[in-house]
Amino acid sequence: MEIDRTSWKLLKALEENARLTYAELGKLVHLSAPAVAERVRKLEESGVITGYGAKINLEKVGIPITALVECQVYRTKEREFKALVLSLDEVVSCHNVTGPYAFILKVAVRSMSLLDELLERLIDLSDTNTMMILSTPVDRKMPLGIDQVTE
Amino acid sequence: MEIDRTSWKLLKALEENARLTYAELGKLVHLSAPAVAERVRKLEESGVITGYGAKINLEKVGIPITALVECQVYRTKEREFKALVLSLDEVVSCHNVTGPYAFILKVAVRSMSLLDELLERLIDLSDTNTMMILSTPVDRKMPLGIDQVTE
DNA sequence: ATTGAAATTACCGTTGA
DNA sequence: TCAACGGTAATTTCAAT
Repeated sequence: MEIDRTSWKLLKALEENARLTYAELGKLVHLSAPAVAERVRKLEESGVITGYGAKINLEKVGIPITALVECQVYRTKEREFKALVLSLDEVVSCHNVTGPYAFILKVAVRSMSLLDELLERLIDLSDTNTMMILSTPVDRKMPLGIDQVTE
Repeated sequence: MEIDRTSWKLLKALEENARLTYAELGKLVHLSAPAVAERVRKLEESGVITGYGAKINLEKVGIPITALVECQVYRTKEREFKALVLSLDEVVSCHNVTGPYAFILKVAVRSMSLLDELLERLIDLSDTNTMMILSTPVDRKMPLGIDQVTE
């Protein structure tokens, strides 16, 4: 789909705050509310916008510990590993990447002992390297550059 | 804040789809729409829900390449590195972690040549290890377990 | 611009500390 | 007895057309 500067602005605004009304979005891009609604509808239909989600503060719900776990999966255990990862509630994200560590997980847990349990299950199928997340200075879903627009 | 099973269900539902109406949420948890609205309002006020955002498909907007970059920052360049990372549009997330690679970035770019440019800037301030993301089997914001509830 | 739906507000009843 | 929570109904606002 064709993304011009206006749609890019709409995407950035909606990524930051999905509760903006069409009228408010219209003021941002100098368009009428129905015109904005039509653009947003097209972005949704074409799969550019795949949904809307609440942003949750995990610390505030009693899940203060997040870690990145690099997993070098044993050659014969790939299938089993994938199934395990998909079944684990604590796994927040899983990236399959190039390089010796084929999988990078982000996990979120209530306590260190639960992290320990989790790692023991992963260690059966892979060599792991765990990095505790101390802080997250940046966490967006989209690069910011307006120059990235295809036009 | 106190999160019971009902609020946990609301959080999971809203994380997946923030456009659910209070009436629909109410059916999920067997509560009336205003009762749900009141719970959600409290979750927002207490900072459990920090906002609502559109989910964007980066491939569809012409940004098909994402990578994880581990950065072992030179001791004297930490401040400079942080400033650089905050200034880079292509950086989608930045985690400060334990271990020799103090920072793990996720970057999203339009082309390999832009990734190359980006890495060159990072390399001035750190030793980097880049892993291209091939696929992302899991990408949530919240662990799924209802058992994680504090009650 | 008009209609329909959803959010919001106000008000009341129940329960449990 | 009162504080917290949920229900109902009326009003307002927003989105769909």
